[in-house]
Amino acid sequence: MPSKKSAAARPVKRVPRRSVLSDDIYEMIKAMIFDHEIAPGAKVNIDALAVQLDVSQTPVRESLARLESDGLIAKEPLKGYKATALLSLKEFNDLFQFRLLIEPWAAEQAAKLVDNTGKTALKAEMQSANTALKISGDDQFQALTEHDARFHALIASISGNQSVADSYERTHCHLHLFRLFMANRLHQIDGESRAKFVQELFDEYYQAGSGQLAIKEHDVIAKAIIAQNSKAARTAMHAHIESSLKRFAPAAQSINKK
Amino acid sequence: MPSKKSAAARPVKRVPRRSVLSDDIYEMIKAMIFDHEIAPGAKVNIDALAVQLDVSQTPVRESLARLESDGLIAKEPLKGYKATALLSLKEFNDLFQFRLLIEPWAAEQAAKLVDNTGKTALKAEMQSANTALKISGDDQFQALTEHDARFHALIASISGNQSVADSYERTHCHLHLFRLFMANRLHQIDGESRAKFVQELFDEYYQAGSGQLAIKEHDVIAKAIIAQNSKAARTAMHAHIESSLKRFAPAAQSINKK
DNA sequence: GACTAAGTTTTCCTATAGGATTTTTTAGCG
DNA sequence: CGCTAAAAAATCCTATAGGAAAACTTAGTC
Repeated sequence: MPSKKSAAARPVKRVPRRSVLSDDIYEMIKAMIFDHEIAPGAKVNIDALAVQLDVSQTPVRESLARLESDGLIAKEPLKGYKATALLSLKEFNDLFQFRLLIEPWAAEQAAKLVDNTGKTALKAEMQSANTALKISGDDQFQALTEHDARFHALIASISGNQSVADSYERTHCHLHLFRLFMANRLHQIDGESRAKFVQELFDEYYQAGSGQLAIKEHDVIAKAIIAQNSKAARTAMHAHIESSLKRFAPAAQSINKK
Repeated sequence: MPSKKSAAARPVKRVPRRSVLSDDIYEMIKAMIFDHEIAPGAKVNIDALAVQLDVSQTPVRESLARLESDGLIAKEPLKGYKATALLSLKEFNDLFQFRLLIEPWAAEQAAKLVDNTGKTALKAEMQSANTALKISGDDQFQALTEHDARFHALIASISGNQSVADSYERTHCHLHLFRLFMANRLHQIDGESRAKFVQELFDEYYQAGSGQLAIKEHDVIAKAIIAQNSKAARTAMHAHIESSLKRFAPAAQSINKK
């Protein structure tokens, strides 16, 4: 029955669906975890999630299987999925130790291999960081966090080693989760003395005081890579991760003590 | 209706199912990839796989989603899954570079932190390696390969850093796949001159000539860790991975050139 | 020979039903 | 009142069939 088709005579530009539903659902659930709609440690009910997202169980199951591989949720056989708990203090330190093994090398390698495209990308990323510094409030926090993720991923990518880039990607999402949780805490328990304590730490990291510290460290790294000074890039990255650990450690401790 | 139950009056020790079907299927498909029942680069049809394994699509889908996260298969939206191709020469080198960043540190750390349990485990593992050397033929190849996997995983575990252990686990399965492929090649293209060339390389790595080399290197590492000599452990691990790369590199090149 | 158009196949997603296991509730006993 | 044990409910896991959308193949026309 061609009548229906001939009505639309114009060549319909087939826009292939960007991604399959399964992938969308995966991203949505991941976002829910990042947004703490699914709290750390909370049980994840497949049926409920499927109903909530208005899809069937199949794509939800696939997504949860993937998220389990990502380490973002855990599966207990015959008991269901659970969002993984926050990083313990030990895991937190382990993660930073791991980064110290990987990222200084990546920075060094990036300085050796960077081309004009890479240099342009680095400059653009630092530009966006400086723009982010001018924003205020929660938006700034988010902007800086996203910059941080992109910056480190960019260097891993320029290093040219896919194994390194992949492994950064994995560690990153946990750090991201941790930071978001910290930020969340900040807003939730306003007024308490401990909250104020955490607030100060937060300020120290991100705000005006010594706040541009992280960005400044990034800047040193970026400049070293652009200058193709590999030793300087390595040193700067090492220093950055160590001082980043120092900035976060008290907060990590405070949160885990709870 | 208690009649049915009361018949079995003895306290039935509930043996909780070892794992859910989903996990079993995951392992089976992984094994199929390792055994090259699913050839590298081949298309993976969900329906066919489900029929073949005599289960429904659901557990197959979950398994494939997990295997995708593992990097063992790739999903092309609306086109299906494909087993990933073998490591390219570059990926191969990247992987060894990555190991050089992680494992020497892990060995160093293991030497610092090892306790009696760890020492016993190391000794037992080296014992099994020496036993493996006495086997002949294909079985020896498999035994040595498995020893290698366990040995490195054990050290990563003793290092106490979960991030490091996890990341080794990921890199390992690709190396494993590569080695199995190499071994497979060896048997398939018997008689050709290139096959003979690869055979020689294989001999060099595993057989009597310089063959116990890898095991000897393992032995040096194990002894250093047991002696809690962290510097020696680090150096030995570094040397082992480098010489391991040298042993494999020509084969990697040969296979990829094909 | 190249391009359009239909048909076929493949793949993805949905829906529902039923079996298995764990947890909770309830009842009985010391 | 506290503890054990059975029944009930909830949850998870599996199985199967079928519909919708996209990609591939084939055929027809200029």
